[in-house]
Amino acid sequence: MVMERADVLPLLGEAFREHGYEGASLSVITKQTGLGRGSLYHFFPGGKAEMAAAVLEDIDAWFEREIFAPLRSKADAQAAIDAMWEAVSAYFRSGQRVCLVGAFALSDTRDRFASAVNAYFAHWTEALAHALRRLGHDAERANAIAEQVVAGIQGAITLARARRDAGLFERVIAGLRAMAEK
Amino acid sequence: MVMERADVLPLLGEAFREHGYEGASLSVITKQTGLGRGSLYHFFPGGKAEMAAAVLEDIDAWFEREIFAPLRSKADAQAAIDAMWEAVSAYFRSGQRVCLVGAFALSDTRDRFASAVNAYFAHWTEALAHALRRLGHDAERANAIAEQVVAGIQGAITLARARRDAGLFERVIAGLRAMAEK
DNA sequence: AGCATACTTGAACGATTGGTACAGAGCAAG
DNA sequence: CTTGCTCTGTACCAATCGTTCAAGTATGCT
Repeated sequence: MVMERADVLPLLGEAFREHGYEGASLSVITKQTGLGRGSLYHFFPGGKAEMAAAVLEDIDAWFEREIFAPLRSKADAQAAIDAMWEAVSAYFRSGQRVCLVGAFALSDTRDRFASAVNAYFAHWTEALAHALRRLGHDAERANAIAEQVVAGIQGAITLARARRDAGLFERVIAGLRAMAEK
Repeated sequence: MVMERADVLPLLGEAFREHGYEGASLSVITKQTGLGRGSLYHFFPGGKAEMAAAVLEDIDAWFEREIFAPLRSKADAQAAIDAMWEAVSAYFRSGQRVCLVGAFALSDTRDRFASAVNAYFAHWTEALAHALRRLGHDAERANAIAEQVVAGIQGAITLARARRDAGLFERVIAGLRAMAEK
């Protein structure tokens, strides 16, 4: 089996998720990925910073493809929103899995990846607001709900992880989901 | 001027807030506090772990005194909730200042301070639910709103920091505030 | 004053950090 | 087999990590 750069990204993502940017030392990363330092620096000559940047790009691409694009362009806006909720629950494993972008945003790691962090949430909010408008909400209300929902998802992750309560995550998500309905 | 242990805790808190537990190196901490390594280990013989634990305890005590206790026992429940919103906006500086407990919850630092992290959010949720019940919400609805609100606050911090948008924080808070009304 | 205790300093410790260098393994093409 | 290229493990670097500690200064009590 050949290990390509793309195959390493999810493993890198888990390492950063679990330990944060500073906490994910190269020895942690080599353990997580099963790759030696040589291989890692072959794929990512820029070192840790390039690894994290690549992971963020990979995450953004996934969300763009699976969630944002459907929210913006799918004919059935309600179906796109429903699919978003399914994807969110699955992706974050009911709050057992952290949002890497959100975690980066809370420490000074944000400054290193400011534009990627900002873009991720900007795209999400705008795409959701777009779908909500097509659902019949007026523009102002759509924006307000979108911000509320995207923030609420991040909060649900934080709280569920803090309290180790996956049920809590699902309850908060259900509340947000109700808020977005027309 | 004499520097007491209690005076150091807020400075330590800012260091951990800004850099996270791993990122707050001893040299960062000495710079932030203006105390030498020796002094720090004099006040906190347990080293960094004890510093962080003391900060968490300090934070929990502040919230207990300023927010949780009023929510539980103040005669006017609505006034206690209003005071909570004022305190939240001021304490988190409209989302420019991170919630240390929330930040810890997102990395593996949570495991080190699991009980403090869990207790903080448990107390907050329970105290708020108690006030909401006295406001006239039935028990089930009070619990649901409380979870939604406490999560929402954390999400507002994450999003506001990610997007460097203090206005976003205030808008999300306003939405949560409306949700808690009777 | 003397003495004990509280605090501070800064150098030094071993361990680990992120990063580099490089020789060799593996493989495909000629 | 030779050549060339991608990939990988190991050894190594300077820098920094958290922690310790002997020696110092300040403070307060008798």
